[in-house]
Amino acid sequence: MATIKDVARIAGVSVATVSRVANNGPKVSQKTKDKVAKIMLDLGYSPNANARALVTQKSTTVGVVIPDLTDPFFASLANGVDKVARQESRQLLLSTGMVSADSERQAINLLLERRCDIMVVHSKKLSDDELITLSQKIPGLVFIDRYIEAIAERCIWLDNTEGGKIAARHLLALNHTSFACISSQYQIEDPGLRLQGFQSELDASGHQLDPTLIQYGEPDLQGGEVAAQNLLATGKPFSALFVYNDAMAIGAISTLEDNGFKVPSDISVIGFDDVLLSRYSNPKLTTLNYPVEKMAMLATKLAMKLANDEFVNSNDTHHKHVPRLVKRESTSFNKSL
Amino acid sequence: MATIKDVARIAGVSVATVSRVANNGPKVSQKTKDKVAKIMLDLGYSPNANARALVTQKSTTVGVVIPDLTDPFFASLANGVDKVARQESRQLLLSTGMVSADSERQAINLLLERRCDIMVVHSKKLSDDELITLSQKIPGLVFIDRYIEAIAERCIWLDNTEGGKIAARHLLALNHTSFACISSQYQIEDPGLRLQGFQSELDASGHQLDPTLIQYGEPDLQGGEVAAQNLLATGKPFSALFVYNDAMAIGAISTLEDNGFKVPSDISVIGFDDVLLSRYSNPKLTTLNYPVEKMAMLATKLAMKLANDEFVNSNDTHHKHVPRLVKRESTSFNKSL
DNA sequence: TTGAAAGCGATACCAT
DNA sequence: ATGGTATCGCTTTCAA
Repeated sequence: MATIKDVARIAGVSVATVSRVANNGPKVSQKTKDKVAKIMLDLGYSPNANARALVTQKSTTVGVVIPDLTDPFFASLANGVDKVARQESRQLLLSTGMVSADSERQAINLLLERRCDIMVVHSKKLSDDELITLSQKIPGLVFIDRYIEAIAERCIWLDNTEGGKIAARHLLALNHTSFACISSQYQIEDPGLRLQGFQSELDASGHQLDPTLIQYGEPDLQGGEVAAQNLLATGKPFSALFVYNDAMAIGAISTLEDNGFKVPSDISVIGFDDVLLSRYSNPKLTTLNYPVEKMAMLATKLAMKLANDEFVNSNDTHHKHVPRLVKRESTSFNKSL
Repeated sequence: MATIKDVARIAGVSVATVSRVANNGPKVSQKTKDKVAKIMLDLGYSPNANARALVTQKSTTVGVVIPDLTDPFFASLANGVDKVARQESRQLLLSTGMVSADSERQAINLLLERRCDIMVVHSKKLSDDELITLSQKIPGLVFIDRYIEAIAERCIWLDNTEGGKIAARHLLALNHTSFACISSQYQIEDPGLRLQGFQSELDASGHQLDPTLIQYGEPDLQGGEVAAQNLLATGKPFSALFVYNDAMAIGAISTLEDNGFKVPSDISVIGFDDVLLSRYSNPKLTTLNYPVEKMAMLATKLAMKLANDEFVNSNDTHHKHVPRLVKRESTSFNKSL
């Protein structure tokens, strides 16, 4: 692979000059510019980005840390980051595969070694303290889907509790009085917060949620199916079901219909996230929109400001987001009684 | 950010020694190893990957070129690459956003500048010739979802024509005699090949496909809906529908049912790709499985061999893949007549 | 407008 | 076992 020296030697100029034309630098005569450009082409010269980064101390990548790409939710997140990265002609450096605090730490470290100055991180396992320490070391570090008081200005997060409340209010407004819930057994906070918001709103309006009508499962289609079976197995009736996420909700609907319940006429079902799936399901899913992609874009811009040493007030940009109710076909007015 | 020199100075040793302990190199006394390690920790030392790459001339990333991440198909592709990249403790470098030959070229060039030695590329716009030239320059370059005779050993592709044939055979076996088709107006080859395979198999069995019963649309849910409407608008009956991809198929089903046709009892529908969606739809979609993730993993391994200068026969690994029929609920035996 | 040379942060060879 | 130093490919003063 031809280097800048090769080009210089063959063109009969100094490396400094080659560097200038490679960077469209000022003060180069059109004549030598043409001459050098031709040689670069002939040699198939490609400037070495590593060498460049080393001397300029500048990064041209944006780092992203997520569990994996198969989950559409994280794919959207990565896509949001990618969108704004591209606007700044940067490339995505992906660190995936975290299941433990160790691997999350590792993922961030790898980006750091690459001297990635802008990083959007989805971390659920690392402690608040460790994240705080890291953000002192890395100015352009931003966390998404997590809220830490002490570094609120670098957290872009969704109000899960409020989401649960909105779901409850929607169901309440539709005249429902008997509720069930499907939650996820995994992850730390989110499922708990969503459930908690749902319950608190029910309580506030004088309703109650039978504890045996709360089932937990894997946060995917099958988890939803199994949880719905467990719900049915209790023999207790319910007309409204709040599910942790869309995939589980679709699984639950499938089980309910297999057991002779019509959605939404017999049972209304509401999901969470509003991933692609919810628009493709039948009936189309009523759900709470989690604007990940938008949030990811915001997070990236925020990281860029921070890396640029701009002051950011935690209220400046929309750090806290509230999910939006998307009414589709899986919920309807309760006519019973 | 502390450098190797800082560590050396403070630890009172040479940079060579620090380098040795940083790389777990041989011949370092436990004593100095401990001493240096402690200083590295204190200083929060993080070795500069760019400097490393420069001197070792080795890359620790795998490059991927795809249009974008929102399409589940490409997310799966990227995920496949990521899986094997991780096995080799490499990170993903993502170049997205190609719509034109220019941007595809640009995407590859960026990876090249980063001295990425392994690249998995999904290119539809660049010419065969240009790709051939590129692969002479980049040993570890592999193309996925594309077949070029002259560089067959670096192409991992799906036999789209055969997929169309399999779909036709399935429908034929189910006693169908009147067919319709929804294809995509975009992209170059794939839709054409799938359709061609479908038609040729129909022809071979003495059936025919009415040209007006072939509609084209955007390759997404809405495109499928619109195309199905156009199909219905012809007023001509059909009992079996072959659709370019799953998203369109689900859109088509929704339109058919809105117009009083039951799937599969009135009309059988078969999709293509077998993305996540097809398992979540209702009825669950019969489709042709496109093993992208598996193929992406194979492609990455192949790229690694090639980069390693290992000889590869184009028959060694499975370069050509045949889609597999996945029977689910959207197709059934035709009882009419 | 052009060139010489220092230096970015690491590795690895050659000494000791 | 440890240190000195040339080197990777490039950018960027400083001179000419």
